[in-house]
Amino acid sequence: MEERIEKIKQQLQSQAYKLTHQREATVRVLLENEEDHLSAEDVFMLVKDKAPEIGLATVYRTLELLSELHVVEKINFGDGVARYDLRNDSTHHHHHHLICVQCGAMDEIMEDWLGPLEERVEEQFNFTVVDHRLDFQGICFRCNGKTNNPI
Amino acid sequence: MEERIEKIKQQLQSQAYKLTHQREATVRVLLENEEDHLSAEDVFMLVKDKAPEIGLATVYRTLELLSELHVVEKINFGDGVARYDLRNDSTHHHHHHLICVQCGAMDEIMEDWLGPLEERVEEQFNFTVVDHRLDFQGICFRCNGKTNNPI
DNA sequence: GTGATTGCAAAAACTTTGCAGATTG
DNA sequence: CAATCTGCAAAGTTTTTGCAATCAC
Repeated sequence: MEERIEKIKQQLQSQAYKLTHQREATVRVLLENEEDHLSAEDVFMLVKDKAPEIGLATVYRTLELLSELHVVEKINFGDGVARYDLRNDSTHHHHHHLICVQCGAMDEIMEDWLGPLEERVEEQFNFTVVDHRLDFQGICFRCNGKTNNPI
Repeated sequence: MEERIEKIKQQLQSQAYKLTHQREATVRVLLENEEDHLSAEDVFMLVKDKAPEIGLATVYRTLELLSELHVVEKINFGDGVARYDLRNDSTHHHHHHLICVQCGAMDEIMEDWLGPLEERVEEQFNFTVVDHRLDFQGICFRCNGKTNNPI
């Protein structure tokens, strides 16, 4: 935990970015809520516990910066809000999403199934993959359990 | 072309939705620009040629409706604008995207590579897939051609 | 006819920007 | 110190909503 913060700090400093209280607090919130997909507003509310003076604009600016540094990934589920995921750089590419169209739940597949497809993209299209994203929409196991659902 | 319009008309009518001039014009625009990923604003501008009196709000409402009927798919490339793709229901699931992080180009893979993965999702997670989305981000063949790119 | 649908304008939701003052290295 | 960074408030974007008038069936 502390070592991950240290690493991100160094990443910032190596690019001559300053390490402000607000930035550190934001990074800590992201680390503490790694499994979630926080919106800027979510992050804002959580950061306020650690740095009550912070403004929403700063949160946006920090998330944008972390995104440029590839510390977080900005993702979008189509609900009109950007969400920010910490990049797990040990695996680099991480998980996929199962989004339930019935109850709105979002589960994750914590594996990367796309290795073979990435190779195929590189060969077939001469496209150098940097990142990917895979979401499935459908009916989750909970809703499937409740009733037979003829979409 | 006309037959596809006919089909969508029936789809609307079967759910007791009325077939207004504006809705038909919107559907025509979507059919005529099937390869593009139009935003609501794009659609609005194009529809105005056919139905000058239309308002932007109606375009949004129509696209939302078509989305519910699974006639179009609402997608989001993370640029803050929702885009709408006609669903090609012969294949049901259609294409994937190659988004170039260098030049911003967006190419498409006009095949569906996810059949096997969908089966896996259904079995392993008891998740009934209705739709999916797969995007790759990276360096496209054009940018790859110009220079060796160490991301 | 009657309920669904529309256009308009106003509001909402999310994000970005300008600027003076505070802070970091 | 100098340049970066922040908070605030204001502005920008995109999308949604309220409502009276209109339209499709």
